Amino acid sequence: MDRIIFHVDLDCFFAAVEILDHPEYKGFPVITGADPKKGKGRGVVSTCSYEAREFGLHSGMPISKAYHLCPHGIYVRANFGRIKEISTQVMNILNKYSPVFQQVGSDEAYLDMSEIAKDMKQALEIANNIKDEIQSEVGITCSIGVAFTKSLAKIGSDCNKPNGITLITPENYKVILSPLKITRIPGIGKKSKIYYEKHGFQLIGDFFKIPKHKMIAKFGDRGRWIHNLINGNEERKVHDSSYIYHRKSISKERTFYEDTDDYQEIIAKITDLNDKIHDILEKRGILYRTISLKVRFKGFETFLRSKSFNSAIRNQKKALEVVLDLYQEFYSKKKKIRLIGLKFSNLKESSKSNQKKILDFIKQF
DNA sequence: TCTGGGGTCCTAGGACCC
DNA sequence: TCTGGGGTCCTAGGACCC
Repeated sequence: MDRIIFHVDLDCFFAAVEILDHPEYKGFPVITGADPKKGKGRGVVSTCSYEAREFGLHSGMPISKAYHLCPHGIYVRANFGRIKEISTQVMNILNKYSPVFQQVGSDEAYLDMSEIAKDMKQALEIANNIKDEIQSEVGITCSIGVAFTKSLAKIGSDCNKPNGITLITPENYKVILSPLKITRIPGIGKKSKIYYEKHGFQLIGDFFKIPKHKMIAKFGDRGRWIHNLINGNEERKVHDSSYIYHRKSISKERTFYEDTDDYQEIIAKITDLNDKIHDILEKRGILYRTISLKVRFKGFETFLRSKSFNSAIRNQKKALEVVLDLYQEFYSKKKKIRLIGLKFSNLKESSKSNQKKILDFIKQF
């Protein structure tokens, strides 16, 4: 029996939240992201409304370029407090429709509807209800992909944007996928696109022409993965509510307003990032075993250096010592630095925080 | 055009152990 | 004397996603 999976994707979510809070922005190009500073700003577009896309803008585009293409746009910094609030409202609605639910980021979720919808016709009705409820209760639109695997549902939610529903079934998947560019496959990005195009593959349909054994002979494990994904041969489950997510790392990085070789400024930034991360680690009762320093030079050349301890610790002073030690290698290069970043990984919950969790749990009874 | 910040996952080489 | 094979850990780099 085929499964029924929904992928719900909120339409240009960050910009939609701005428009919700400022109805007068509706119908105009709204861009969230870095401060464009009259075309001299650093950073990128985070999300933009469909009106802004008319000017060629898209997420990830340098904000300076966006400003040149669309100088009269409404440029705002993302309001993360409101984004979190609205996101929670939407996720609570979605979770009502199925207990087998998985949120991805602030604006996406998967629902396993296999036990709830008896066929595709009913699934389509439910998808419509979800869309209507989010629209009337929250005031924003979403797009939904309905399919028999997670990856196909995700591809589906992108097919009819904004505010659309796409049904992908074992009967129609080849017809729907064939004309799509290969980058619509989640996991194939810029680099893979160039690689596969060199081998003559531009559309997903080009992959359908090659039998599985030839895909494997040509591209190895990647070939097997692509073949399985586009043919709906995939078992990945939608995590249910009992699934406990353990984050694997916690990091902070900052791009300087201007590239710098000022030792004091760089040390001050490293110290600041270290302090901020330790605040979070302390609040959440997290220990780490590995510390990494990221350095990006002028021109975007990027390096990572890391050091691991034998056992998990949380020691702000020691961490700073280690990071400054890792930094020495780069200081001697005498090159201007664009970005500095710190990452803590191999995380472990401190026994104290575990004890607290157990106590909280017992208190319920 | 000139590239944010927060993450995850994968690969590959070298050290080390049995 | 001229070099096995398997496993695990650490480090560095990179692709990709939201």
